[in-house]
Amino acid sequence: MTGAEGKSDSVTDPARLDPAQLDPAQLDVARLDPAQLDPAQLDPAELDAAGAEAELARLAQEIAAANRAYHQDDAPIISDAAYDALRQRNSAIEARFPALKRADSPNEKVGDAPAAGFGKVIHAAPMLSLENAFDEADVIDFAARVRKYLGLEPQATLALTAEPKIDGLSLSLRYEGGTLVQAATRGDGETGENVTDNARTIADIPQQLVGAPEILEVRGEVYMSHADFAALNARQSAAGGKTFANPRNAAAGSLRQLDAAVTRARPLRFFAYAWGVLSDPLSDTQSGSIARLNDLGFKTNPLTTLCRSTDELIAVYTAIAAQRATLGYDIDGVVYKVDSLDLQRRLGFRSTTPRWAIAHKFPAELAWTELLAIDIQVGRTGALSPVARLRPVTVGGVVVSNATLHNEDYIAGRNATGEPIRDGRDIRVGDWVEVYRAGDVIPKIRDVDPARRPAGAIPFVFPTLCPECGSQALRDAGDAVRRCTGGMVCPAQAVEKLKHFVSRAAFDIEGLGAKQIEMFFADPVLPIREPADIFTLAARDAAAIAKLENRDGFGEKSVKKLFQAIETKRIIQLDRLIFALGIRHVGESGSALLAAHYASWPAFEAAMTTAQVGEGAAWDALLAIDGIGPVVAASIVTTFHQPAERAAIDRLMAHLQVQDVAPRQIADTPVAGKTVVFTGTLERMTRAEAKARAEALGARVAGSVSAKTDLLIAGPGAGSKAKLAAELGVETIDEDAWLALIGSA
DNA sequence: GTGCCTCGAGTTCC
DNA sequence: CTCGAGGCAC
Repeated sequence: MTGAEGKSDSVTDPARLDPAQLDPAQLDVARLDPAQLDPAQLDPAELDAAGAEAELARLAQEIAAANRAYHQDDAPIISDAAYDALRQRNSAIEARFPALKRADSPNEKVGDAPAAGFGKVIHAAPMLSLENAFDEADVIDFAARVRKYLGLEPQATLALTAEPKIDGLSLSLRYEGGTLVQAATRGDGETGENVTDNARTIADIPQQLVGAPEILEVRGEVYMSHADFAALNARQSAAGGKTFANPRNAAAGSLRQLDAAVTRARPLRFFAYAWGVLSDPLSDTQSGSIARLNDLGFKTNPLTTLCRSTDELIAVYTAIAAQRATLGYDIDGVVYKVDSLDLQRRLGFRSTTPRWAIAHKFPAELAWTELLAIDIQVGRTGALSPVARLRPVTVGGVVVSNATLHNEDYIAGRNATGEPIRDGRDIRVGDWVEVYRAGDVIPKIRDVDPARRPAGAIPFVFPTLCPECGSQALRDAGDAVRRCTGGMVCPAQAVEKLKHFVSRAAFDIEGLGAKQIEMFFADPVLPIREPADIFTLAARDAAAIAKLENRDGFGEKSVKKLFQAIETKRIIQLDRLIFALGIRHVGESGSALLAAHYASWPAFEAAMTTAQVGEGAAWDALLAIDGIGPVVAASIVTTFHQPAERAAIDRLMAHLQVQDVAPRQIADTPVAGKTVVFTGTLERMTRAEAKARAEALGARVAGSVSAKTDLLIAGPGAGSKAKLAAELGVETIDEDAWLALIGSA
């Protein structure tokens, strides 16, 4: 439990410590009634506004001091439990007096709890994933998109690098003053695990660099060679240990050892291929930067090649594919990157992938096996999903026994628009089917062999009744999925909704995962059938004769921990709460939009209660939110008007204190919050690029001039828009003035 | 109306 | 990770 006992782990942020990992003995006092820590402190409920304001100021100061001591001085001044109590008290007061929430509120930095084992590391620059190309057409598309975005002349050369995509796990290494100070896994891209001790045991990773930038984050792939993998497995099986399915699993398993001595004994290797934050650029090109990393002492892949055309990219792909079997390590494709870092910067990023790179994947490994059965699963929204049960078969180093069959049409041999797939061949129980792993992860069925179809195999009949509750399962016209209409009556939907409620982006209750939800849902003594039941669990347990701590899999300690974890989530952020409700079409980002717009639960709840689908001011206000359309809006409003759903929400709310969301941070740029329009020919950048830049600076980019327009950027050839802007008195500037305004950096 | 782009939902194995 | 579909710009 890194850092949990207050040990000095310079990386674990105390703000991110998991309360459930703290010593329960300390917690009882600290958590259940923070005010008792100091009798002079009033319960948050008894504070008046002035008292609350002063108290928030004091807490902000104390928490900041504790953070400083922990981080900078490496000498904690208070126990983790006491620290936690301070934060808890701060949250409670903020929840009661949202208007008093300070700009420097310690809660602005609260994040997710870390998994047990390694400390968490927030990547200074996120570790992104790559878009995939599966054939030459995708590669040509990619190159064309890049050229279009940059506005390159047809005859202009676009240089790109091509390098093998190593099949291992990515790692980010941070060097300060030339010394390796931290190694972190990718994690979800935002937050990874601190594996510094283990990374130090890898020979390919230098501990010291000479002539490196002051701050340098090197990114690359940890992998294991085929020879080392075979030897390791031989050693493991000789010692009676378990063997690994493939080199990637072996590399991942070895790097994530809690005991660095074990990692040291594992023959891991490392190729550097990218970088994160750095204090000085390594070069002005991708290829130059890689060469520089090589000079600094990193292994870089020798097959990395600089190309000047799509044809050259494909040629390199073909050459690397031909060498694949003799490389001595696993690769799963070839990565192409725009060579000029200036162009990379101009291209920028979409939400999770850079626009300047793509991974050209090798064809997926395939395997034939027998389809034993088709089961139907019922999801949170009632969707009936067919799952193939397969005779276990090895595909790409992993044994697969289940695969998704998508939907009714997919089994029947049609796509969503009714056109035939697999030449119209349907899939039947007993068939031989071809399995692959999409993106090397998700098992799917690609084809079926009609020649091996057993006599008497009958077409699969997709159920029209829910297999879990017997309700009608209907399919809307134009919809690909069939849905159970049972709603809250359907046990499968109820369980899935509960799993969603406790999931990571929702209430994120430690110790109450999918498995525990299944168990509690079926529990005769202490059932959890709806979200409100979670918050009455401890009280019901106290009153019960058959107590939780006497069950299999639960002890006194784990029960206490669980109740503690539930207790802390009685205070919940508005966006998490909205997401947790599990309203169809309302996911993480929609919830954030709604929370930011309505700011408080009472405001949101009142608006949804008042609103009528398709009419009225409340409905119009909902639709006016950027990103909320009629389908999403109708889904929310309908949910709030269903008596059963509504009652369940009200029962839940009786147990919660909702933290209002802070008003959206307005970026500190000259164009933040402004609506701008581009017109005419832009000479220094393309339209798409200008738009992305403006949006990154907090501006809204519109297509046409109206009274709401704040600024028109007019290039040569501007016509009607410039005229209209003049009539409306909208400020109009040229491209150079615009670049000057935004500081072109 | 069409064509991006992004989000939501469902899914597997370790 | 991928597909389908919603939202929105053109």
